[in-house]
Amino acid sequence: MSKEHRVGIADVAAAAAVSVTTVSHVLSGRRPVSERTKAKVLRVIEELGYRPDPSARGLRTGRSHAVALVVSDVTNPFYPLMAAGLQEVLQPEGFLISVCVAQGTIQDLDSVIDHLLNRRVDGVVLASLNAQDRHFNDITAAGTALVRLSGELDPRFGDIVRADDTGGMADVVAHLLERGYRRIGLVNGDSDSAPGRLRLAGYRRALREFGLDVDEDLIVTGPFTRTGGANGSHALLNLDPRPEVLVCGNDLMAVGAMDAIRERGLTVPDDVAVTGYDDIEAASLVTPRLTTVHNPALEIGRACARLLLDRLSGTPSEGVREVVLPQKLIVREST
Amino acid sequence: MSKEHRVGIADVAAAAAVSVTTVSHVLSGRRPVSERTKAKVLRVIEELGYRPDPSARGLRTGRSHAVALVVSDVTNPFYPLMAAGLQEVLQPEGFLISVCVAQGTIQDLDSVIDHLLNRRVDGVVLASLNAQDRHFNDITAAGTALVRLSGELDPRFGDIVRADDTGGMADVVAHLLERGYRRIGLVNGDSDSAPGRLRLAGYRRALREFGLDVDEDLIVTGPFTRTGGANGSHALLNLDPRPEVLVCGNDLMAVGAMDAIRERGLTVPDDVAVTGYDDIEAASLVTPRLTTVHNPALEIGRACARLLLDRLSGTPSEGVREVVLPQKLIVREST
DNA sequence: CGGCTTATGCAAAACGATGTGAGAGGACTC
DNA sequence: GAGTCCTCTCACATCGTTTTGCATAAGCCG
Repeated sequence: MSKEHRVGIADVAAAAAVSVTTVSHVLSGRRPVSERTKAKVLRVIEELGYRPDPSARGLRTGRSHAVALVVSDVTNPFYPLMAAGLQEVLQPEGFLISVCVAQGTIQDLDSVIDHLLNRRVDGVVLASLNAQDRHFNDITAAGTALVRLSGELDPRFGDIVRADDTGGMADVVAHLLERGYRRIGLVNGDSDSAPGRLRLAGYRRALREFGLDVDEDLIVTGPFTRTGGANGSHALLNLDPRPEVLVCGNDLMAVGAMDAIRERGLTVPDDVAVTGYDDIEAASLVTPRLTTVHNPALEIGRACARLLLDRLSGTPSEGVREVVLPQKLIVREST
Repeated sequence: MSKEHRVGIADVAAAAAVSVTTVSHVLSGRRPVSERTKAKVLRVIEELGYRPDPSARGLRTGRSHAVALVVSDVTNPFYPLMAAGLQEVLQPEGFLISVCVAQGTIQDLDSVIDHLLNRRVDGVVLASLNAQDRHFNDITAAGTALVRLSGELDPRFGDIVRADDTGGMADVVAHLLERGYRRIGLVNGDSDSAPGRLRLAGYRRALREFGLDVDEDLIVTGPFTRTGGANGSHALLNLDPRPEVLVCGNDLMAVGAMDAIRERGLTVPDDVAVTGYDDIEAASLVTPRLTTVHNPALEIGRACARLLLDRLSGTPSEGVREVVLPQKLIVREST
């Protein structure tokens, strides 16, 4: 055991009495190999426990077979699900999936992206809310495939996967209008984020389709967090008359809204109703359970993976694609 | 722009009018380089935007500079925090961190580990509950560094980081005993998992230290999930007299316990008190907020990273280490 | 049976970095 | 002024694959 020699393709070739080229070809299938030798080679590979070295392969092919998922918030349970979706389709293809958190400042995101480009990842799924054009540009300029979660389609900046935020939010508001609510407050996430903008659009659209005017005083924004939701809610609850329902930009904000409502001695949904967005696990843990919109995280992850795979393996097809996944309204007790 | 030639170390050397060796040395610092040339090289690197190719480096050095975190449950918010802790110390060192989910069956874990060994990761943090000796063995046999989350210390199987589960659970039970509770049911996670065993030990220890006998009928086990908790709770609530408090193996189980209690028209904590474990975000979202034990996920992640780093960079120090992090009891309204 | 196409296998040149053994020049000692 | 050490730099072999251009064997036709 003194010679800890790692078994390489040459060892396989020697043991199978063929050339390394042949071994490589049975592995890659780039040139035909007779059934007989193919079987022999595969058996030897099995016996020796040969595993091709990804570094050597990467050096030669110029592909690292690694992709990254960049997220902006560890505490948001949406992301792990998305990561699972990615893994489901990418791992069988031999890809290594790196999950990176770019919490907080833009500098964090800068350094994460810099790190990923240093590591020569083949592709990036950018699910970070605080991403900017500069970041998209850095990634595509490095020749790295890019898939964005939500955002505006731009031919320079890679494919996009998104849930139908506008439609989903419109469904929420339409549902409320049908139930008779009229004074509908919106506690939205920052509108310099794509989901923020799209959900706001959905809110407006539903009101418009009901022939109602939008009261700008009923719209506040803040970070997509529990405290962000609480702060925004307090602002709206100070109005007179106060809103009958608080439509929130995501579930975390909705939980914050419920904090704020309770803090004032009011009850949900009798005094003020609340809706969330995303259908994270916590949405069904709180009482009353939250009416929300199910964001198909797993499917989104899968879709991102497939787009990436297409980009990486297939022809360098021009043009960017957009995949829009439907959302589903989930009515629970909070409205 | 037709020649998309990627800038390599040779280009840098040429532009700086030195040899590639010199460039390599200013980067690695393995041999002294004069201040003047060092500065010149660094400037050229900056100008050209040179990034050393990790594949080439990995091929030469035999290190991939990639580590993996293997987890067994996407929905458990403990893991993302841990991942953030890993990233915090490993990313600045240039490591790529891959998060892998081995949900469900042992085969899943097998295939995840196989995948990681194929990818030649330098180290693995195994935080998967359903890991077995075989898996530890596969990893260490491949010469890959291993850090386990919890588990029994074994000189063959790498370092261990764990929270003081036994102590934490003992604190919970002691707290309950001090409050006067006597009939204390335990809804534990499967005891073929290390946390399950350790927490059970804490439960026994606290009772023993109070001079009380352990009533085995008051102990049930099941998976560390919400439904697992609900099922176990129903079993205990069927007892006559029923337990005054349900001590749960983790927060998710505690939420399940609360489901079960409410389903029977009982209230928490007046009829039956509940405690959780881990202090996940949901623990403070539910009403009443859960008395639980804070599991220092971030610190655990950091500790794992440091152990890994030690193993990888330093001397191949023999002997395995164990890092035990203290836990903190958090008393809220559910008791 | 000779010339042709197909099927199969081989040797050798990349890929881009690291690190060793050796050489060049400068400073210091005697 | 010659010898000795340092300090710094260099050329080149090496890591384990993929892949290209050829060589050979095997099948087919006239």
